[in-house]
Amino acid sequence: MSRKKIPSIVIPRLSFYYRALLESRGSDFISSEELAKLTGFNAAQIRKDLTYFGQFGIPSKGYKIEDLKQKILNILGTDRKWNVGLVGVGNLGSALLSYRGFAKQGFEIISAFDNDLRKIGKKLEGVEVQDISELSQTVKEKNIQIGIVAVPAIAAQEVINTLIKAGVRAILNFAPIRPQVSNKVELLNIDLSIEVERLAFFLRRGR
Amino acid sequence: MSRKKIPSIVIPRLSFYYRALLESRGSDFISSEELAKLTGFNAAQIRKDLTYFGQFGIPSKGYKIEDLKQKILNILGTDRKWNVGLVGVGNLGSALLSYRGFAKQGFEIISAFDNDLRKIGKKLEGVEVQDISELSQTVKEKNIQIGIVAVPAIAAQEVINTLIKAGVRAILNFAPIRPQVSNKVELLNIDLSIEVERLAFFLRRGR
DNA sequence: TAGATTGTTAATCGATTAACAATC
DNA sequence: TAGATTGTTAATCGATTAACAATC
Repeated sequence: MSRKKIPSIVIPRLSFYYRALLESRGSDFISSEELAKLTGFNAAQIRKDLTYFGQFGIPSKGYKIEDLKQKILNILGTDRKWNVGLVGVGNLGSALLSYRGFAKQGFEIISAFDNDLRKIGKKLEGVEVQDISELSQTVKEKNIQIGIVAVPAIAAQEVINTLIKAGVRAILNFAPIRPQVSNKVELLNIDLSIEVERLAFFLRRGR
Repeated sequence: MSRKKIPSIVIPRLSFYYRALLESRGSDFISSEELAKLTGFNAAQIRKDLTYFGQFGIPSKGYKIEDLKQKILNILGTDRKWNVGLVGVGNLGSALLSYRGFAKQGFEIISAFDNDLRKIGKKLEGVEVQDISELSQTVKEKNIQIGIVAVPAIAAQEVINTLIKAGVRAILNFAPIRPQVSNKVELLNIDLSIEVERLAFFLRRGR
């Protein structure tokens, strides 16, 4: 699509643009200025972000809302289904299993794994918990493309290695470590400890 | 402490430095170069980050590990306890209630709220679920400083308004919206939808 | 003292935004 | 055509990093 490197910070902004578009009815077109008002981002930034992926706008009119929505869906890859595997069915894992938000965007958790014998074989949200030793084979058989890691810190790196070896190229990691992965793999860390420490810093300062 | 404005990106890096320090034994001192190796950050950046808060190092020796750990704990505000209130005791909320990581860092969830009559009055992880109508009063009575919001998107802004009105100055929001708050309040959004869309983007491109 | 490493300045890099010619 | 808004260039801003004098 484009030759210039796309800064990765652009991607979440596209998601926000899309959300704003969902709520903007009443007109067929929207200008970068209007979208800026709705999202809080700068209008020039919005135009620039979009041109990384093509020329979607019409001078003097703006962007056709329906078209732009489709374009963004397509860019983000949320116009199709993705197979997700969940590793670790503790409290957090169970919450993620039942999180409707994933399925709504086409991310379907089709397999779940744990090493706790009391959990293996149980069915949660229609997904049977498998022994973690079956991870590698199942990933291949079911064409799992995204891994969600919700295991304790101590086990996370090994789980991630196994996922990658089995062919997973995108991982959402909730364990509070920074796993080592090759740059062929997209790894996103959601680290609650780090976030609450940010809050504490602010509270300590803010008075 | 310092007059220059501290870029907020520095704060999570401090958390990572601290984690690395926890694991570095064998010597009393550590150089910025060694810490850089351990964390993957640049040594100059580490030194610069630290000098926002003071001059902790000794030329030719490095940083005294124990001292630096204490300093960072103090800067982050994790050397003390914080009272946390959780709003929304669904799957995610329950997972957060039982997440040991919070308590380990001094963040204690002392109250939980929901509007579901079937949940109100129940005890989870030693915390009784209260009616959300009691939120405001309980926040004041128990001196709740941090709010965690794990309610559906539709309810989030109102819950956040109530928290702020009652005196909460730091909020961790899991609802997939960007709430409007005054700049007196620190708001961190953890938005799973946005994150999985980042993964999908990568998968779509990466081949 | 000589050697090592800090704290800090200055250069570099990359992202944001203002400005405007091109275009509908 | 005149007016509006895009796409894009150039200026600005802020964060990262290399370099080095100061210091133990």
